[in-house]
Amino acid sequence: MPRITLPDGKVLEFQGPVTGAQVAESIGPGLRKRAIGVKLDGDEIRDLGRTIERDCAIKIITAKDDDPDALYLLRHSAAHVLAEAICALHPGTKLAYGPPVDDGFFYDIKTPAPLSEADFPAIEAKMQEIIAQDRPFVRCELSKEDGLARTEGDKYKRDNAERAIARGSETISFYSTGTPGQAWEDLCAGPHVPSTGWLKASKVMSVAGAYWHGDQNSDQLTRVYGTCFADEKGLKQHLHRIEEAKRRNHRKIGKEMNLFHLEEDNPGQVFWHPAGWSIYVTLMDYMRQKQREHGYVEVHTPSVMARSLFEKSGHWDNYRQNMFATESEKRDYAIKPMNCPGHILVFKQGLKSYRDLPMRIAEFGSCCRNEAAGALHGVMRVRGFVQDDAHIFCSDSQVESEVVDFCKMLIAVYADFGFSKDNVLVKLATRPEQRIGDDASWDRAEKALGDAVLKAGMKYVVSPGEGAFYGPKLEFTLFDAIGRGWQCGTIQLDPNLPSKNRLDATYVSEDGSKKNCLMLHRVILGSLERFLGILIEHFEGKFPLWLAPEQVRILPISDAQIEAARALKAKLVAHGVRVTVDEKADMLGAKVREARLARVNYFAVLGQKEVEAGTVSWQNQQAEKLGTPTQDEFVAAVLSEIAEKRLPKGFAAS
RNA sequence: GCCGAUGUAGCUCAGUGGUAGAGCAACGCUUUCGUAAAGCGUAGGUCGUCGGUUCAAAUCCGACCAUCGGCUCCA
Repeated sequence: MPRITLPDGKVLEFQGPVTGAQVAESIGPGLRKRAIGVKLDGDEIRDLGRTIERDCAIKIITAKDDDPDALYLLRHSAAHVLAEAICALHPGTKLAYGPPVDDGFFYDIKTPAPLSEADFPAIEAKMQEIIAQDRPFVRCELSKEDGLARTEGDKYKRDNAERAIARGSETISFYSTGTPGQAWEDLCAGPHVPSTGWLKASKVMSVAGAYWHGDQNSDQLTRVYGTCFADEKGLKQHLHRIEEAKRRNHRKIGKEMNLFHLEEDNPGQVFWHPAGWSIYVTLMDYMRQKQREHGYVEVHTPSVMARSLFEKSGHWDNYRQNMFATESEKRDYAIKPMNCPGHILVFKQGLKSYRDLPMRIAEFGSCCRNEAAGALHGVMRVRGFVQDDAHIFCSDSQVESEVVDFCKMLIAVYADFGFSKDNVLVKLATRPEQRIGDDASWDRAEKALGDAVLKAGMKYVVSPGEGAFYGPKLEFTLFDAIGRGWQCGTIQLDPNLPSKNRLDATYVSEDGSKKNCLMLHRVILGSLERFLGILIEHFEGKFPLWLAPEQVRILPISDAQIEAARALKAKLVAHGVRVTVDEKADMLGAKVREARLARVNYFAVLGQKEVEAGTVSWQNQQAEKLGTPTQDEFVAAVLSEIAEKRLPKGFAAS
């Protein structure tokens, strides 16, 4: 006799076992009609038709796009319909695994012939047919033995069933879309929506390769991505977001704004053009200033270093496949993939005392990593990049305060780009299975990092087992203007590299004895290439004035104002403003259009009237008229906006 | 590295076996103009690379390279 607690606290009592549908019905027939599943005790989602045998809290799930549980049910079910459609169209297809994911679902399959986008219309048509038939999802639960027997000969499904049993499952369930035994069925734990008719707004999105169990040496499968929403509106909005991401694509905007290019003959390395390099340098200058304020010293270490050095650091053994190596006069060298070994060598010059700690060594370190060809992606994922890298050499007792200070610096930096503290996710990656060091020091290190985050006024979530083999780390993910997450900052505690059997970085402690220091690897922006790519997409190329490559464009109406325009330009240049004059023989309308398309922040029109009055006609990128201030007022306004690092409308960090 | 798709002028794209095209940008001339495109003209491409089929290849076939969407990787 289950007692069922509703979200409003009301308790329903039933005489015997009851299904989710019956619970919904007892609340109201309208709810029963809209219900697609139930959630028990806040964690277990179930089919509407399954029996509830225990006392529990219940939530009736209805098909709504703002309910993740509803989307989970819809997408999981849509994955089945997709699979059924493909099996119908491509006999011999083997199914592996089809879960819901962010933004949709996928199904990993093995088809007799390759699948491509050209197959989508047929698949979607077949799906629509199944959906239109509004066939029920029927659950069939078998014993372990019968379940295993049913998957006999199906390599992937058999494996799934075995794994379910290994996880402690007492039964094996199948779902059919229609009458069991007649309709198409799939091994599946569920849950699903009551019938295929609920999957009104579904779409096949893309096809990609995937490995079975994510193992490169295992079978190559085809992964078909799709998505499903409760109604057309949700699907439309989703497609719109994808369009928006395309519109902001940094490769497209980079081309339009002439920021950089990539050479086909030199994949994975960026050629920065004047406009792009201007932003890049501004970023570096900005970080340099922040680092100074936080007590860092800046160094510069060699790009190419001897193999022997990387052998000592361990990189040669553990990171070799990602390093560009070379040889000269019978000695092996490699281009550095990281800056840490160089910084330790700088630290080790001269005897260090406990008074020298913490020592914060920063470098805009140029690194090369031989990323797999298929991993390259615009400026986001490259083989040559520069990090705002630094290593903090400190003692055990200094770790926490160093991490606190780092977190505060990071929040302040992100805020300057419009990523507010609430838009930064902090993960604490804890000890992995393969690790060095004793549990007591891991306990200490993980606690120090976690406490530091809290002291800096942030929260964190734990990523169990995701730490480096030598120590735990914090990872900082920021969310851009269209809600996409980018992991940028990180700080990692490393007792290994400065230890005696590695590069042996020591200091003389208070009691006169020599001790090995600890090391914190840390970046805030990460790869400047990638961070700049993120900024391009975040701002859609419409940078805040302080970062913009062309801050002001002066538009003389006719040749008669060119001299005055050049004089105004000189005035702005003297204050460090990035400014150009459009001296072309175009009409004003054309100059304005070009300035706007070029995403210039401000343009100042100079006609006969303005020259005579000593003013400019001032307008911004959004075509808002900003009046006709005197030239001096205009210059002052521009300078103060730069100095304040003011953000465009809608980007203000809280 | 793996799966799928794509590669034609600086950019966006058309061209399915028979002499490589358009718009924009560039350049020249004319126009000197008031807030999103003045007019006319000129120039620009071994069709990603290499090989094959064919009287003839941007087009068909093969290999390779790069890019895109994923996977994998990121001690």
